[in-house]
Amino acid sequence: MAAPFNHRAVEEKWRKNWEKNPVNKKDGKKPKYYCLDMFPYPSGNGLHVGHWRGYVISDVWSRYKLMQGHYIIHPMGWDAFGLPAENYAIKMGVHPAKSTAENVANIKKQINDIAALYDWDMEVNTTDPGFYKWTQWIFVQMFKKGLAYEKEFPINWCPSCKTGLANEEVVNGVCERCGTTVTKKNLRQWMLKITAYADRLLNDLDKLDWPEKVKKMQTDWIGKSYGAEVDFPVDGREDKITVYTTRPDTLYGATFMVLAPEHALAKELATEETRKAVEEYILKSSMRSNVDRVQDKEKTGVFTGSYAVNPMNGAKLPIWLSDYVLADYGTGAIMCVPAHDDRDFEFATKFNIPIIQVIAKDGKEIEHMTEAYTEANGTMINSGDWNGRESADLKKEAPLIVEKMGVGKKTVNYKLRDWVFSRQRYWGEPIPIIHCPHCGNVPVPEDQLPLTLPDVESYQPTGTGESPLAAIDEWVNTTCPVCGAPAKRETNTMPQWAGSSWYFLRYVDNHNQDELVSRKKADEYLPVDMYIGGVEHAVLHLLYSRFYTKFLHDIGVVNFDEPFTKLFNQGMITGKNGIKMSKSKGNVVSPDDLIRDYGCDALRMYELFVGPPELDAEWDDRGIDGVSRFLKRFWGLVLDNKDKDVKETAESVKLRHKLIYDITSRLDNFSLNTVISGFMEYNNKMIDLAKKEGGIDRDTLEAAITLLAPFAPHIAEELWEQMGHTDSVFAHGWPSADEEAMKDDEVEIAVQINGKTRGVVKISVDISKEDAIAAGKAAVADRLEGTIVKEIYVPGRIINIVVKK
RNA sequence: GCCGGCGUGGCGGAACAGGCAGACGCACAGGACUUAAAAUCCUGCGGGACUAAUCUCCCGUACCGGUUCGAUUCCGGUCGCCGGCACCA
Repeated sequence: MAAPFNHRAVEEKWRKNWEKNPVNKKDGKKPKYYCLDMFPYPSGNGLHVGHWRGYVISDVWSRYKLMQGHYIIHPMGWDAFGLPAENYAIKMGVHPAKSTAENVANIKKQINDIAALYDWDMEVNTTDPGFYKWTQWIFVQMFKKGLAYEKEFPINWCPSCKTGLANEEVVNGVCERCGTTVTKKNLRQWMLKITAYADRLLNDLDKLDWPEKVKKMQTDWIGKSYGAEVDFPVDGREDKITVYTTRPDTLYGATFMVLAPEHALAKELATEETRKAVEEYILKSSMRSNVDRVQDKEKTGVFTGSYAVNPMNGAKLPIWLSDYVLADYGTGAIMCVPAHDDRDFEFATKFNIPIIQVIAKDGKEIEHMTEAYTEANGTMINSGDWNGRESADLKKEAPLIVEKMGVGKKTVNYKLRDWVFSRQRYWGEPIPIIHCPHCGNVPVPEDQLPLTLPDVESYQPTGTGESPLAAIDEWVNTTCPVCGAPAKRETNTMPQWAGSSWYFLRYVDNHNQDELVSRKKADEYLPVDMYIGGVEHAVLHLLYSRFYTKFLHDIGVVNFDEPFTKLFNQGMITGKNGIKMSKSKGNVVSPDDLIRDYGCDALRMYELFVGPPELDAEWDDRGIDGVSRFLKRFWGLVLDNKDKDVKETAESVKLRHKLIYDITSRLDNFSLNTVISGFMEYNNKMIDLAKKEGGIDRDTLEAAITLLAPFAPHIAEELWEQMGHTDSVFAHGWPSADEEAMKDDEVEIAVQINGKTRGVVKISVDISKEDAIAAGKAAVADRLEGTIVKEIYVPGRIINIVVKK
C-alpha cells in the first residue's frame, strides 16, 4: 500500500518548488491570456471562504489556459482608497495609510494560501503615488477635453459618510456603503460627463461576451428613450414651457402641465393669489429626500395660477407644480395626458382636472375611466386632423410634425446622469485643480503630478460639505501655474471608483514613470480576456471602467475601447439560510482552519463543488469531506498502480478518452461543480477497472493527473513527479480526447411502450432501425398488448412502441 | 408597479439538443475490519402498494392546463422565492 496522502508536506514542497521555477513563463511565441480578478479593497476583516471562490475560479481558468499554451497575465492589486478603508481607519483610530498597509500585508498572506498563479511583480495599489499620478493625469486629460467640469446643484448626500455620492451609489434611496437614507445637499461639485458617452456605452454592449443580466442592467441604467420636445407658450407671457414626451401621439389629450418645483419658471408663474401657496410648496419639496418623494402614495401639487397653450389646438392648460416631476430629467416639465399615463391620471383624479381620451380602446371611447389606458395601440380620437389614424404611426411621425410647425423637435433622452466625482473626504486622490481668481480653474501641470495627498493629523470628515483638506492652509494656498497669482487648491478628493476605473491597464506596465501604460505593452497584453467578480458592480465599476477605457481610446492611450472582453459573475457564498457572511452575524467561515485540516487542494475543489459557480451557495463545512476523500482515493489509485506496468485495454482507453472529453467540455462550459463530480465519478470507475483488470495503464493515470492539475495543483505535481517526470505537470499540454476512441460498440437504451419505460435492451450502435425495434419488442414482449400504431427508434437514445388497445 | 431569473429526495445539486429523473457528494442506516472507537472498505437510501424476499405495479421535477410517440426540459396560466429598476413623462 502507498503512503497516505500528507497534504501539508506535499503543499509545502511544491510551493517552494514553484517559487524557484515558476510554471507561467513568458515566451514570445505563446499568445497571451489576461485573466483578471476584481481587485479587493484591503479590509481589516481578512478573507473568508466567499472571497476564495472567485479567486479559485479565476485561478483554475488561468491554469487551464496556461496548459492550453498561453502566457498568462494574472495579476492582483489593492483598491485601497475610499470610504471603506477610511471608515475602518477612523473606527480603529489609526491613520488610513497605516491601517491600509497593514491590511494589505495581511490579506496578501491569506491570498497566497490559495496558491494562485498571481504575478506579484505586477502588483498595483491605488494609493501609491506612482499609481495615482495617472489617476490624476486622466482627470486632467478629461478636464482639457471638457469632460470634467464644475457645477453647483443639489446632489445626493450621505449624512453618515458625510460626503456627496454618485447616482450609482444610491441604492433604493440609501447609501450603497452604509445604508443611511440619502438626502439632498446643494454643493459645488466636480462632474464627469459620462453622458457624452451614453450612446457608445449602450451600443457597444453588443460586442461584449458578458452575462445578459449585466448588459440589461447597464441598458436600463443608461435608459435611452425616443420622443419629442414640444414648446407650450405661456398664456399672456413671453415665456414658453418646453416639455419632453415619449408619447407625442397623445398631444391632443393634454389637459394640464406640471413643472418640477425646482423649474426656473416655477416661482414666476405664480399669481398674486397663488404666490404664498406656490412658495410654500417649493420650500417644502426642497426639504424632502428622494425616498420620501417616491414613497409617498399620494400625489401632491399646487396650481400656479398660470396657463399654457397647447400648440396643436390652442387649448388652455393649467400649469401646476408637483414633485413627481424630476428637475434633472428631460426639461423638468411635462405635458400631462391623464387618459394615457398612470401618474397623470392619478394627479388629475385627485385635483379634478378633465381627462380627454385620444386613443380608442377596442375601437371605442371608454365610458367611465378608472385607470389610464397606456397602450400605444389604437385609433386616434378627439385629436383634430389626427382622428382615425393609428397611434403607433403617430408616435413616430408626431416629432417631425411639431418640428415642421416650428414648435418642437425630435429628440432622445437618457436616464444616465453625469457622474458626481468629488468627495468631501480625506482618503482619496486629490483633484489636481487650482482655483485662480484670474484664470479660473487651472489643472496642476502634468510634470507636477502626482499631487500627493498631504499627511494630516485630523482626517475625520467635517460634515460641512468641505473636505478635511480645506483646513490645511499651507496646502490649500498656492500660486496659479498660469499667471503666478495667489490661488487655492481644490480640496475635494476623488471617489473610490477613480482608481478602479483603469487599474487593469496599469498591471502590465506598473513601473512606467513616463506613461500610464506604454502603447507597446498595451498592444501586446491588453485588453482583459476574462474578468471575474461579483455582480454587485454591474452599474458601478463596470460602467465607469468602460467609460474610462473609451476615453483613453479616444486620446490614443490604448487601441481598444472595451476593457473586458468576457465577464463572469460568480455567486456569493453565504452562511446558513442564505444569510450574508458578516462579522456582526458571527457566521463568517475562515479558510485558515480548513486549509490546515484538509489542505489547499481540497478547499479549492470544494469551493467549486458547492454549487454552480454563477449561483449563490450556502456554505456547509461538512461537504469538504467528500472532496478530501476523493483526493485520498485518487492518491492511492495512482501510487498503487504506477509501477505495475499494466497494458492499456480497450476499456481503459475508452475510459481515458471519455474522461478527457467530459472534463474538458464541462470546463469549457464553466460548469465547474460538475467538473469536480466528474473527477469523482471517473475515479470510482478507474478504481473499479483496476480491480477488474489487476491494474490500470500509465497513460490513463497520467491523463487524469494532468486534468486535475488546474484544480488541485499540489497533489497533481506530486503525483506527476511520482510517475517519474522531472518537469512540471503545467509544462505539459492539455490532453485532447479522441472521439473515435471513446465510442461504444453497444449501448443500453430504454424500451418504452406509449412513452413509459418497460425494459432495457443492449444493442449495437450501428444496428438498423428494424433490428433495433425487433430487439426492443423482444425485450418487452410480455407487455405488448393491442395493435402497434407507431414504432420510434432514436439511435443511442430510445425505442418507443406506441400501441392502441 | 415594471423588467429579469429561479422552484427537482432529509440537504448541496445532476440530467448534452425533448428520450431510463435523482449522476456525484453530504447526512443517515446496516454490514466488514477492530478488544473497542476513529479511519477505511462494502451495501442501502424519493413516496406508496404488493411480497418472506427478489420481482412487479402506481405516483412523483411548485400548481393547473396544452403541444408531442415521449416534457424537469417547449407553450399558456396560477402560486411562491430571489434579483434589478422604481413617479425617467
